[in-house]
Amino acid sequence: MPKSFYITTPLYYVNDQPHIGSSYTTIIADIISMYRRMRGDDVFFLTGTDEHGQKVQQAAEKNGISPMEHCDIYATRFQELWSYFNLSNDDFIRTTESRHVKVVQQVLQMLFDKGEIYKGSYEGWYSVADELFISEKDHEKGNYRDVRRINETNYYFKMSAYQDQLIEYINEHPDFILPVNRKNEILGFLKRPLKDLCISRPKERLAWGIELPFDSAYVTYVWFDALLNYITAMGYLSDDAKFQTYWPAVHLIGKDILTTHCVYWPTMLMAMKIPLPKTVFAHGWWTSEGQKMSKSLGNFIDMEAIQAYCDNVGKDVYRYFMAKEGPLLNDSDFSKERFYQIYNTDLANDFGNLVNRIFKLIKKYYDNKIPLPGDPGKEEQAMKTAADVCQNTIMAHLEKLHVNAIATEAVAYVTSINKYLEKTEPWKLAKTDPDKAATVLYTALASLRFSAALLYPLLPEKMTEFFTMLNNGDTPGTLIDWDGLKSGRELGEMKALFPRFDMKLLDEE
RNA sequence: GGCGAAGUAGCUCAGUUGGUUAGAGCAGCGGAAUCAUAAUCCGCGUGUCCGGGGUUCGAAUCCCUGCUUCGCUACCA
Repeated sequence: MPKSFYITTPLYYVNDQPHIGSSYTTIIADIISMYRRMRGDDVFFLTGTDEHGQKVQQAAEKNGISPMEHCDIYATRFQELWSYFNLSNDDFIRTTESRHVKVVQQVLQMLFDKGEIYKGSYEGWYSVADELFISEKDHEKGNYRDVRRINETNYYFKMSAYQDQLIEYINEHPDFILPVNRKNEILGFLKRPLKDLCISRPKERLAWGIELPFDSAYVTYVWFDALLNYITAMGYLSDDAKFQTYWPAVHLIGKDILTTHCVYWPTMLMAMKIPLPKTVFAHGWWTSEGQKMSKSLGNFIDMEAIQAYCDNVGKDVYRYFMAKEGPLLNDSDFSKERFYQIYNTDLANDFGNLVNRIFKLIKKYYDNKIPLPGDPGKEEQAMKTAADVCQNTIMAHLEKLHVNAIATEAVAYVTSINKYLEKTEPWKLAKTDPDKAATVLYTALASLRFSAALLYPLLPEKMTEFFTMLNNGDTPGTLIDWDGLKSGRELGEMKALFPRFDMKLLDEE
């Protein structure tokens, strides 16, 4: 029985274009999914779009289209980008879909019936112009226009009732909130009394949302609606077998939405009597030229720019770069210099060049056929053992979601193949001891093949090309046996997988 | 203001419970080699481990303090 594994990205809000941040989260989730599948796990990878709420309504009005038309346009942009990168998500959920809306309403009704949701009122300063409640201080400062005192009746979720239970849960489950600094942040947040969560908006203020099943004058607060996607997409209240198989999830999120995922969401689940997510992993942000990315600073990297880099060296390289250099624990800086630098050192110099040297030697001395190895010596045994160690290490990193360590590990193994060649010098042996040269080249190629399999989730297109060149009949995306290289088979046509990028071209851009 | 994290080679960072000459990758310099995409391999870092004080036989690692940066959170003018 394969182990099930459910991983999600946040549902991206359709108020904005996809950008480097959303692409990062989604690509990392894809990479984790692919390694898991490679290992034989039964993976479900979910992403999608969050489509209700005020900002969507306003943006649609501004553009003179309906909210639904607006959502269709933006949801398509996300879908197109994910398909541009060939991501392997098993589903793409939109919160406007009826399968989601229906279940959200059932959940609301259930919680209302159980008394988890109650009607209450709030009096405060409300800015009609900005359509939001403001604090006493903001009102005094006079930062907002058209402010009036209003008393609004709304529905509240008894979030405060779960405060102690949540704190206890976090303390007892060290992997629930990762990395650990985020966990501390939430525990700090929970030192103060939690308030109940207002989960409704009166329709006169906001119409674009899911109607409360027990009061048609209101729609659901957008976060309460959006968070539920993680279970509505997974068959909650619609496909119990599916839900039981995959839930609980690993949620991959950015640090900006930590509170919603580590306070709102778990307390909602507690009220529903559903097990909490296995892990909420909050990564950092990409910076650009050392600063927070912003359109006004002019250092914003949009997806068009990234696609231009991809045109130069291949889409896979962006995946690889995301995985290796991404802001998993801390923020990371994105620069095109670094992007091409990593490409050249890891991919062109280490892997690409290694492919060439091995293939050309085999072509020259063994008629382009994979040579038959003799008995392995000490060095050959070491290469094989190191392959196993490398694979195990990568899988251990995967378990901890330490994606950035995976590339480093795989490349270190590639480097060791280069070292092995330097030590054994098959180009000399070919003339003096052809049998030994055959063993060496076989070993080098077997190791290279193994490394390609390990790199596959990071570079799926490039590694597929490699396996085609190798012509060994391997299935990309599966774990392989080091000894599975078939002597006597003719190598396919060789081409440069990772042509070196001339850094001088950077100045011309 | 409170709470928390961080400050280690030019850059990005590792440094487990305090213990021998503080490490890796990249960049740089020198060399070897020439099978290969001027790629590869080898060699090269005496760095006030942010400053100051303390504990200890011994601290990057523990304690106090100061400075700087960042995060969360609260609040005053």
